[in-house]
Amino acid sequence: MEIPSKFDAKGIESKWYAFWHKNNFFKSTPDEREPYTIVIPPPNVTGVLHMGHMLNNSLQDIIIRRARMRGYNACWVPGTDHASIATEAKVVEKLKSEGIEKSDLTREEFLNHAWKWTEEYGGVILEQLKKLGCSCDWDRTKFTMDPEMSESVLQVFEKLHDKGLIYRGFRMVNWDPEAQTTLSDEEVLFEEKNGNLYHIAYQVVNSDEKVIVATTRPETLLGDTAICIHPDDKRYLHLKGEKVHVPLTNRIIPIIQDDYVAMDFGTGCLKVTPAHDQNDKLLGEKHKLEVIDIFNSDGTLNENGGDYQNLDRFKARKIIAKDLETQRILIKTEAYRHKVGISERTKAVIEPRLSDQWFLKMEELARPAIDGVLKEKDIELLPEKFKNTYRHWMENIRDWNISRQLWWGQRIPAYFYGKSKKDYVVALDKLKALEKAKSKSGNDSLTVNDLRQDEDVLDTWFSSWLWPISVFDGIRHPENEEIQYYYPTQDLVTGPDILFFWVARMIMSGYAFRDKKPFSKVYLTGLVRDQKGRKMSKQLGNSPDALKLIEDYGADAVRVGLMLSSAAGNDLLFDESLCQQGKNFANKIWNAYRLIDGWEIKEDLKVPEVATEALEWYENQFEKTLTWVDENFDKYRISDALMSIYKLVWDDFCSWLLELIKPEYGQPIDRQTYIKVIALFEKNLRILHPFMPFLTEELWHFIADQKTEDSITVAAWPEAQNFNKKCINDFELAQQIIGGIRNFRKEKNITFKENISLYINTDKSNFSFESAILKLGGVTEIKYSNPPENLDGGKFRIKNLEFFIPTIEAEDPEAEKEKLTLELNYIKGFLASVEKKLSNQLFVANAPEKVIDLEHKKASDAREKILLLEKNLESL
RNA sequence: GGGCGCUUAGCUCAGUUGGUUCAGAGCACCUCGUUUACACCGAGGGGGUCGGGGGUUCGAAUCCCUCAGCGCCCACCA
Repeated sequence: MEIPSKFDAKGIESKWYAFWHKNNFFKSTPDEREPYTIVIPPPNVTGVLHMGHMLNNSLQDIIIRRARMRGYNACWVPGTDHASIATEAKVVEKLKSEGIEKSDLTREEFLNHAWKWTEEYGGVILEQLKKLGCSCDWDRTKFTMDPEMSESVLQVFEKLHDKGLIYRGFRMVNWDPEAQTTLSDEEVLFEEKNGNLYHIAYQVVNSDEKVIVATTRPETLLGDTAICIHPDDKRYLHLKGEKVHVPLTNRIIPIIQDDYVAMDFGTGCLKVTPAHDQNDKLLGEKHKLEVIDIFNSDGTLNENGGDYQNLDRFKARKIIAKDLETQRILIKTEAYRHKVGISERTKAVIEPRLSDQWFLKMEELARPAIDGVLKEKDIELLPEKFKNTYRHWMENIRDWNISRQLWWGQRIPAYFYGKSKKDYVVALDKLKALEKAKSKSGNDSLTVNDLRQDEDVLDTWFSSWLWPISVFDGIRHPENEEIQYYYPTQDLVTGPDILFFWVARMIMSGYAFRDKKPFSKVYLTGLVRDQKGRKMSKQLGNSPDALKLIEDYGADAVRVGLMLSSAAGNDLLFDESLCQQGKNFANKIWNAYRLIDGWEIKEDLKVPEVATEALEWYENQFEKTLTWVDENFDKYRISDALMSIYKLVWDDFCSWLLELIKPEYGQPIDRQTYIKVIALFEKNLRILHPFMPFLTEELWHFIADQKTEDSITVAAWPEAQNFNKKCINDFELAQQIIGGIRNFRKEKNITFKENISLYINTDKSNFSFESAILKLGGVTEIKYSNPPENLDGGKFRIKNLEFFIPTIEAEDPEAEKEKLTLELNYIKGFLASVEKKLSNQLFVANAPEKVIDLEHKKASDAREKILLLEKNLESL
């Protein structure tokens, strides 16, 4: 069969993916083997593949493929997340473009649109993962809104509510006026923004005096119910018990005192708006102040806004500032840079708002999750630096606002039946709710028509925190075979940006609902950045099209490119040239096979010594590398693991082994060597396979005797064997000598076609790889002696060995002299420093014997070399 | 404001508990090469006083202090 000289990834990727799928190589069901389980961080159902997905899914695939090859029952569970707020926002936007407002639709109608959208776009990303080569068990694909997944979520809600951990509270929450929903603290980002500090004069009642208050939000004065001063502030002591007029209104509010006020900030005088600021709310509760809410849910002013009603909050701010200025109430405006809370999703400025929401008490849930990671080391967090972040967050954890004023998501299973806020029950369906309501209220005449289900849905993360359990149906059926077998899972691979959103909460839910960790190791990848170090994002448009990369370079090449650049846990600056490097590597491997495949095999041919020796060396080198690769895998240093395989294949296998055993042009190869080389090549393919699944599968099937229905995906990962260190060291010396010869040839302009002979000033018994030196050095003969006195030629040295190569022309004595003197001076300096060290009593007394011995050896080696150089110099 | 981390060749990074042959790798770079697997290649080569300063030690890229720069996380100073 003719093999093309360039590897073309396009033709083979879909072929092999279909092959794997058809033969169920990725399918997993419980059996007698040990399981190795990974659950995918479910991407948003409407999402498309980006660089971050490529990175962490490549990692997961590498890990799971290796586990599969090592004989584990490997199970990688794929799925998608309904991403409540993100998806709802997309659907709203799409409807808008069709001229439909969400407010024109009923809940049911809207959900129909959302489901249609999900069915249309959902799963696109899963298809893209297949292009990357991801070996998920697709029969297990889950969606967080699948009926049984949702049921698990609701069961958990009920359970936590019955335990008293979920409660309804009237609290200050983060309100997103654009999405018109609350957000958890984690969904709020803080951005530093340019703003103003407005100094506003409040007129003291029955006095000429004015009190100046500094605020960044003048519009909220419409909701002011007090102004506050520090009890020790001498400037304002006389105002104790007085009242002031609220500007632009005819309200009168008290002056209160509280040591919360910082005397040195602004004017030392604070306006208190309990409805719109967390601290003001606390002050308000403490001093029993009235609460005046001035905003509508969309961020416009409500009826409490008086003349400013229906204005947007930012517009109102400008107009009010202007009106204050006109009335000379605004004393001054100074530029002020401060942090503003922004919605993670809509980027709208968050409005602190008081409302009735559902909360989950976290402290109790957090305790085992803290101990599990930090004390018992039940779960390993990698890189370790994240332990600190994790600890800090967990120890200061606050209750989780889990309700959202959205439609897309699991609707909260709470049913109201009476007039009071407290007249509600939590139940999985309406009939059960009715039972509960009847018994709670003591009113037997209640009917389902009296029940009103809470309008809100649950935070997306309230379903994803159950993911490692719910994908195996472990919530609804805690004793089922699957959950018993697959849980706890082994690894979780995800980005550090969702450490709190998701990882920490999964850990809590694992201990809470299974009494066991959800996974043993968490591997937090870095963020993918562009070459300028900026985070890749849609807005910046600096993210390459993931699918186009796969198309241009091939999935294997992209995977290699990503892995080579991603040092454990560090951010990676992505550069497309890395994919080119991956592609080059694929081509290199391809051509290595092409070379071997092209050899003519001849029976009964004697095995050349050089082949025997080279094969023996490579076998040792392979085991050495494999040992190192396994170690790196254990430490999740995937990048290092790949790099050592890269060097093994490119340098050791191609540049050394193949060059050594390659027959002369047109000559056949003996069968024995051929078989060994092929076996070693196949072994290389196996350790490459997790990184480059497509190429390795293709080449693996080229190799004779491979059954067509078999797959490298289930071939055994080689077991690392002990290796002969001496053999490797000896070969290294031979490599250096060959390097010396090549260098000599280059300097002297001796082409490789010209054969040379070589004198070495030592005994033959010191060498193991003479055959290699002969072949790759282009040497016809090695003489183990000093060269005859009058022979012309040149010298080079490696360690304490001297090599002489006879040439037609003698070395230029002056140039040689200069070279030798330079070398001599250097080695003398080196010896001096070693001797100084050795004559230092403190060093000899304190350093370990091993180190001292080494220094002695260095010294004696150096002296030997000096003698040699001096002798050479003399003879010139 | 608090906490954590980073700063080693042009770039991206290794460097295990301070101790071996003047600090390593990949890429990039330079020179040579149309040798019959691969120019998506081969051979060879150059390049860093380990951010600055101070200290501990016989010995520090490696430990301590300090300064500078960068990054991340957390936080209710209007």
